[in-house]
Amino acid sequence: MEDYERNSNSPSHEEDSDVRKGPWTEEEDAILVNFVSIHGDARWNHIARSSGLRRTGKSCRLRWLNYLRPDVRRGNITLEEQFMILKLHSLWGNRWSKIAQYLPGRTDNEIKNYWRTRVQKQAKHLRCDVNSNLFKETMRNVWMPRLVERINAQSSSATCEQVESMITDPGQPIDESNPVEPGFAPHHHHHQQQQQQFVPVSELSATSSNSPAETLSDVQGGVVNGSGYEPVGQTGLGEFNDWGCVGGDNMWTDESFWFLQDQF
DNA sequence: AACACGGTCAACCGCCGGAGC
DNA sequence: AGCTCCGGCGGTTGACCGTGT
Repeated sequence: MEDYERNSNSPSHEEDSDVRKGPWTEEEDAILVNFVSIHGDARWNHIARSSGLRRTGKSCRLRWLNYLRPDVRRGNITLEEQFMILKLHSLWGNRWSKIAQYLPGRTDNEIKNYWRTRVQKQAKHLRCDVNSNLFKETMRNVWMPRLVERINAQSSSATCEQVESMITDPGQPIDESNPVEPGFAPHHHHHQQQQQQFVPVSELSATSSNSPAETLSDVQGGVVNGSGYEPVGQTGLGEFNDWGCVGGDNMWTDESFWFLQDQF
């Protein structure tokens, strides 16, 4: 904000006072796209210097990754993507870039924004902390199964299979020593709206599952706990009354439940 | 019409770790 | 070993826009 000019971590080149900040212009975008097409998307400081853009390398990198990259996907987060975000966040927490690797074309920034503006809003509405076990369980036990139902309701059988493979879950965090190898290749030079390709969660880790596979039918008829889905009645609020108690108060008022139904 | 408010999202920041010298 | 540079990450900010009063 205020003291942009002198960052003690940065070398104090005399051009520092000349560095541009703020929104990018179309002209800057065009210059950056041109340079990246020639030099590749690495060596950002070199690109920033030699392109004549009065931007930092970091700023160039961010602009490219979040906006100019040809395979960046725009538009609303789909139900399937919502499911993936909830699922992967339950595994990894705020590892946005890692989560983004499994949502082709989506950026870590976009997922982070989605989480903060949509998911945290739900927590706020329920007056519980987004990082609380209560909220996490609510996501797993209520919202994710609901999402699957909605995905099924709107989908072809092929997509149902996709969803089923999505929730075939190792139940374990990814081995940090095992670099992520998303099962898709970037779709360069195809402007968005390519067929969405999800990476089955079963492929997330080479060190696979200790827990039983979770199938779509499991989800439809049950709730997830730490070790798998448990059967639960599907008919209504009354069935949920063991899930959302804070200090003896059941957070699942009719109002909040239907509010959430509308949101997801 | 003007203002307040809340949601969204692009772009920034500081921090950290790896590479190279 | 220690330093510098750079890229990547997660957290935060603020401009913008739509909606309500």
